[in-house]
Amino acid sequence: MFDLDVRSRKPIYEQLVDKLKELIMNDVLKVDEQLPSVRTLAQQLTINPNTIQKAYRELETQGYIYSIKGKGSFVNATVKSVNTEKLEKVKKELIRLLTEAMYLGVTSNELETIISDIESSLGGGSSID
Amino acid sequence: MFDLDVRSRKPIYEQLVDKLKELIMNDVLKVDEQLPSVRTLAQQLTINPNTIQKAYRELETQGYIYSIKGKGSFVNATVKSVNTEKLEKVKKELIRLLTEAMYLGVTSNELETIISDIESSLGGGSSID
DNA sequence: TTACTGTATTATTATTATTAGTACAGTTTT
DNA sequence: AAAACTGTACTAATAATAATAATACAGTAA
Repeated sequence: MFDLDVRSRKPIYEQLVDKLKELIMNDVLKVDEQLPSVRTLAQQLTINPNTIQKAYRELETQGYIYSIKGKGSFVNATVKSVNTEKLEKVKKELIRLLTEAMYLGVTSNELETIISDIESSLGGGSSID
Repeated sequence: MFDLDVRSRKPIYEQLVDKLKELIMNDVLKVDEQLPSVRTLAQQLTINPNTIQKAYRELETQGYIYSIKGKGSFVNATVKSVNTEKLEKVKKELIRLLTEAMYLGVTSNELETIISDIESSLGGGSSID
């Protein structure tokens, strides 16, 4: 279910955050559905429970899930209010354009620079950097 | 001339690589023009010369510059063969689309995931990761 | 009570970018 | 020839941080 790259520059917990967001947004994990417990998921992925907890905490901060001590962590309903349809269109267009750009020689580093520029110009609130 | 972010996840030397590529591609640094020496630039940016050297070595590996011991480092002509006009158009379109995507809630992490996906599907030869 | 949940804390390990210092080789200028 | 530049190479130390390890505590459910 999760394919993590331990040697990526992106920390494992952030990869987890991204992956879980994706699962939530694609309704693989449905609203109010319980996520695997920190210990269970840690065992499945053979990584430390603290790393899972860090990801869950981040997801909760960003409003994607809510956690109840003793019960578990669950998918939050509020985030689903985003216009997912339009978002999907943009994503597809984005993939097309990114592909073209990279064929033209734009490197991923340059793209990340562009992204971080845009991010800071937007106020930079949503990233966890 | 250079604005480096020492607390970025992206290492300083990679930021330098990106910045210098940009200057080369935009003809701010022209073909066969000499780049500042590793020691000079290090002093200007108040960072270690080794960091500059690492960036220069990377740029040389990627064919953007060539270095001659005792003389200096210079902009390579070969990389300028790219269709810069079309590239600029794509970049502008990209910025517009990326901005829209991030307004819709796509995080930079998600974008980087998309990029790395595309990168590996293209064969992934150009990145320095 | 037992066995789950989330949460918190401290210490340790591992990785990696960066710095620091030094040395050597080649070029240019005086 | 000498001085002052260039790039290059190498080792060691430092700093930052992700991840692990090991507990402990608190709430829930069987």
